[in-house]
Amino acid sequence: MEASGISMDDLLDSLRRSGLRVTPQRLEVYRVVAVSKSHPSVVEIYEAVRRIIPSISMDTVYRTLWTLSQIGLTSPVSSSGDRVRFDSNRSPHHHFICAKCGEIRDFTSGSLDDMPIPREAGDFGDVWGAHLEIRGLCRNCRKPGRNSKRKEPEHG
Amino acid sequence: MEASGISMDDLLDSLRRSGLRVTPQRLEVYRVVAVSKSHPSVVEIYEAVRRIIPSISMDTVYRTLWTLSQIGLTSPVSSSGDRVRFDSNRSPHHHFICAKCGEIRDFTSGSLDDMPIPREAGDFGDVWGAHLEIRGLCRNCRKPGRNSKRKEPEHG
DNA sequence: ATGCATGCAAATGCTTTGCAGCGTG
DNA sequence: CACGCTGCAAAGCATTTGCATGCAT
Repeated sequence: MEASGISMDDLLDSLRRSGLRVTPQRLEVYRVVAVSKSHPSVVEIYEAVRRIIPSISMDTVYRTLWTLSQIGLTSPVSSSGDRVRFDSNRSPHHHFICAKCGEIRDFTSGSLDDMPIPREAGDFGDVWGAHLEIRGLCRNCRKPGRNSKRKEPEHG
Repeated sequence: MEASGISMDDLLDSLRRSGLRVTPQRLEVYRVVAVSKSHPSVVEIYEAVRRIIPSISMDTVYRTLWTLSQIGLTSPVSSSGDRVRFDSNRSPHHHFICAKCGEIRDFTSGSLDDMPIPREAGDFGDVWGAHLEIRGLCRNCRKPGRNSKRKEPEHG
């Protein structure tokens, strides 16, 4: 897991700094999200973790994900209306969200990374990170006839 | 309602262009979201519309909001984990989201508005709009002792 | 030792869906 | 006049919660 550039040490530090306990469940849930290339849903994370810790339960996954998000290690990504999904906060990236099918695609942008955080935002509190969220119509949904409903995303 | 800069004509055009029917429910739901300064939840929108169209039902509000979102007139804003909220797409703005309490604050930024959409995003499809999403810790949650749980946001 | 974290299972609601009648185009 | 849209009520299901036990500190 160290191979993919994930630092479990950072996780340990973050947990301890926040006065939270280091448990196998937390380690594994984090690892799964961190390794994932997409935006795993809670069930997907649950399934993956279960292969390592068969006794883990759904609610622990939920609780863990919120805990990790609260200390900045993961972020809920919401396809909004769909079930919640999670992103690890390593390697900053941005989202293209299709307004029609709800699909979320990642992209990176050097020019955006250089962009300074507007000070207006800093007035609200501590800024941990930022990403651009772009709404539009994906190639698939642009095609006539492809009237993809939100609940049956034809993927793209 | 024209007073607040909302163009009902745009709504009519958009609906017709998409082959959708113009109904009082759609007009009113859109108006409520467009007028709102914050990020109304579905229930809040429902309550507001009900004052004008007492017979409207919750599911119509849901359906209408998704419909409007699919043609780009509103956007689901997800406090993620919380219930869905909606934003009208007039006047571009950005979001500061507190990782701890989930509160979403708006801000505008001239410098950001000038920022070009990275072409990487355009590869995915048609771009309708973009906004920056900043995660961090709000002033309230920064204070020690204020361990605001996600479900009981102490507001800020 | 001391409590936070976990698992289990039941509860909670938000959100969706099927269908008949109505209103828009 | 035809078909999309609405309302109603019931179903679906993602997410949360209470509690006893286990484990990290």
